[in-house]
Amino acid sequence: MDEAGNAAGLTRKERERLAHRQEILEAAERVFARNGYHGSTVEQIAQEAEFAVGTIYNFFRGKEELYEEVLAGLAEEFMGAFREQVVSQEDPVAAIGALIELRLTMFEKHRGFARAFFESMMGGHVDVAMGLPERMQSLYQEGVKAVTGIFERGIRTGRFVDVDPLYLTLCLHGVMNAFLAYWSRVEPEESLEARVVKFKEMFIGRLLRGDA
Amino acid sequence: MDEAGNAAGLTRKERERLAHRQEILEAAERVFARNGYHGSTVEQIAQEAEFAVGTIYNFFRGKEELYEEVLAGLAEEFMGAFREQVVSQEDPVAAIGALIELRLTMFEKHRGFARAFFESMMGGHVDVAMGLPERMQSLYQEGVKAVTGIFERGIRTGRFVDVDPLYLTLCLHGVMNAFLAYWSRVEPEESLEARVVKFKEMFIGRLLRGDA
Amino acid sequence: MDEAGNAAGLTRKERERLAHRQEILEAAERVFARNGYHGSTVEQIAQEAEFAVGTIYNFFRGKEELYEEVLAGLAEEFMGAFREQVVSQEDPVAAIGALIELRLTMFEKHRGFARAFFESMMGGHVDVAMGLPERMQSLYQEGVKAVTGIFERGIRTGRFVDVDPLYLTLCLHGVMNAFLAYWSRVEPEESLEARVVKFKEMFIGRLLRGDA
Amino acid sequence: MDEAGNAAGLTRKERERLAHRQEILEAAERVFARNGYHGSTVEQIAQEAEFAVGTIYNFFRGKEELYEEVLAGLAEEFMGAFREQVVSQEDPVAAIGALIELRLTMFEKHRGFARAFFESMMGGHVDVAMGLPERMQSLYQEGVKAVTGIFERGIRTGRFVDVDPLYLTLCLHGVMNAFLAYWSRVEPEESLEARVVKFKEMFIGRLLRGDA
DNA sequence: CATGAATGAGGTTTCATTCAT
DNA sequence: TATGAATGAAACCTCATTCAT
Repeated sequence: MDEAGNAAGLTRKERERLAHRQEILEAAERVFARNGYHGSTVEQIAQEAEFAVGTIYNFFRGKEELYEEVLAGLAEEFMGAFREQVVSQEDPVAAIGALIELRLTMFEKHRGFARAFFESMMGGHVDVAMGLPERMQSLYQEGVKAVTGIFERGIRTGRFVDVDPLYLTLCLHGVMNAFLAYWSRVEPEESLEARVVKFKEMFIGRLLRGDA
Repeated sequence: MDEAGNAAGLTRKERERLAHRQEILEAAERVFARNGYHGSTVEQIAQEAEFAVGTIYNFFRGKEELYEEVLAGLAEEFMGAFREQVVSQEDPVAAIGALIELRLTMFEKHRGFARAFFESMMGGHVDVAMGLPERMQSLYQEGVKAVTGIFERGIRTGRFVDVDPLYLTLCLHGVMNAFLAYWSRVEPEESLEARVVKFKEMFIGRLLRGDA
Repeated sequence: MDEAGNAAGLTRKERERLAHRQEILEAAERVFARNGYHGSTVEQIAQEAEFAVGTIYNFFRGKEELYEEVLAGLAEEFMGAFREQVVSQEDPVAAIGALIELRLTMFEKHRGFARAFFESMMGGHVDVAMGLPERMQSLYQEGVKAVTGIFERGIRTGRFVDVDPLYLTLCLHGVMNAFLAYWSRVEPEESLEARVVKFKEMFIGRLLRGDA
Repeated sequence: MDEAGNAAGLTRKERERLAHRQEILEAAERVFARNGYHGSTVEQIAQEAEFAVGTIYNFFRGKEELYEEVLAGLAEEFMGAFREQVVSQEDPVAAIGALIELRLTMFEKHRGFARAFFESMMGGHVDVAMGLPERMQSLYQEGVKAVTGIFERGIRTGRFVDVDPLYLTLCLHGVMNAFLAYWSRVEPEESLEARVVKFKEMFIGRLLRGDA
């Protein structure tokens, strides 16, 4: 049974092709993480992936597309978890807590790629001409909108202090970035879990309306 | 007398050399601001400075040093103003207010260079191999320490809420970055002054102990 | 009887193999016609032929051989018709007329391939290292000899003006090339037939001895 | 005494730069002549010119521009002589004679480059996408128009047979090409001068009105 | 025979840096 | 010091060809 395909209806060859594509992407992530976009060469990526240069070009149109795909993969991984663990939460407080946890966990997992992540997501893109935008931007907007919505709900239900929710979103974003950047320079003393708890306390604590 | 020198005791030649050096640095800042580090060529910088390429190399060891010097110049400009306008303040609340104002003003002034600034200061250096560190890092540490000190004083004197002052420093840093990044993507509707006021209100408001 | 073969004594497999070979050659002609030798890729030819790249290499040693075979095919097609329609003619005037007609018709039929044809036949081979020669050259020589022979006969029988017949051959060749090249740049206004008639008139008219 | 410039008002550096540019062009002509456009590499050209690869790119935007410039140089050389020696002739017969002589001489001088010349000028351009056109095409048109004009005058004054002058132009062009191509394959037995005389006799002889 | 993923040599181009004037 | 032509290492990318399935 299932002689020529699997559950997804893919032939062995197709499955292998996808696997190779994935291996290349993972190798690329590691190399970009080590050297940044400009500092990485396709040759290095090929070696890391244990393929020949030409093979890379059978899967991706060039270095730029490779970079975008790595980024897109991370963004989708993030947004998937975001929708599942954050957006789904009824309670705004729990949602923000989940977001903090997710963000810190993702960072830990892809620590090395953080630089590229920062480079591209923050203020300045790696290369203005490099138009990651499109797919990326819309995901980013979706994220911002969702978080803003959570804050709004929290404010309406009287759980959060009454501050422009977009501002709150930016604050959370910025504060987390600052901490992540700090922790990527100074090896943190505490475990991930401890830091998550502490961060939640600090940020959410400051956020809650303390009236009676 | 002092026919060939000026107040600083420099000969005309020496003064001219310094002036040329400065012109090159300013040209470099503009070019880096437009194209980022990797996107800029020494040729471009030379043209912008109206010198020949070779001349650049009479003043700087190479592109990297040029970049570091630009950055160092900005950092020193910032730290100078920082010491003068922020550190000197007796009142912690006023000091934080001054810091916010300084940061926003500096950003506005060197808006274009923000990308490179972000690239290098945040999360990752432009190029791992590019050890700007040293001078930069120590200035950065000095800044962090000073701001942390201000928060400490504010907490000790009961003006600020009692939160780890290093955390507060990181928060301020991160929130400002988030807003600056936001404003560099979305053209802000309000004037610089208005934004400074608003930001102070929001951040300092949240910071002050409200008792009595 | 002859269950598995046909009139030519070929098995089905053999017939299929030949058919595939022919399909590939025809695809190759179209692709070379569109893009020239250097501008064409084996991949493109494979796609045009609806085979995989590897299959091409089961039939031909490489791109070069493929190109030579296309050329050889055209040359043979031409020479076949040449022997049949031109050489066979008793009357030199009719023979030259038939040659003109054949040349213009062939060109029209393989118009697109003309570029490659010119590239390879005229002045320079596509690639010096690409020794098509051999088969090609001998056919070319055969053609030149045959036409020269026709002119010789025409002169001996007093039908044609007395000019070195090799010269006449080159003239006819050159003039036809010039017109074909011209018509491949400037879309001709008249039909193929009209142009054939006109060209015959012009060239043969000039050729005939007009005495009494 | 002309301390910093020469008659043309160029500094020594400028003159040297021009000289180097010319050397590169000449090297390029030789290499293209040997290997054709696609068969030549910039590396080869650089070696032939005794410069580094990079230097080539300080003078020309790339291989294509280099090729176009070589071609343009030849075309201009030809057209210059054409205007001077052919167009200026009062007598149409002398003009056509001069044209034949010029064409054969130029060919002899740049014999090796003939292939590229044929490739690009005749029927098929080296590469359709390679748009030499513009400068080239207009020169070509100018040439065709001028020659057609000469034939017209010859016909009007009754010196030449009454055939469409554009046809005559194409004929002359084609016949010369055929001979040149022939002579570039088969080493000619006679000297250049002898061939010029013979060709003139043959072509012009056939052209003249023989009436009383 | 058919397939098409993998290969890697080789080509084009860029640009930081040097050095003779 | 100022100049800018020359350098050449190094990057990106293509594509003819092979080979395991």
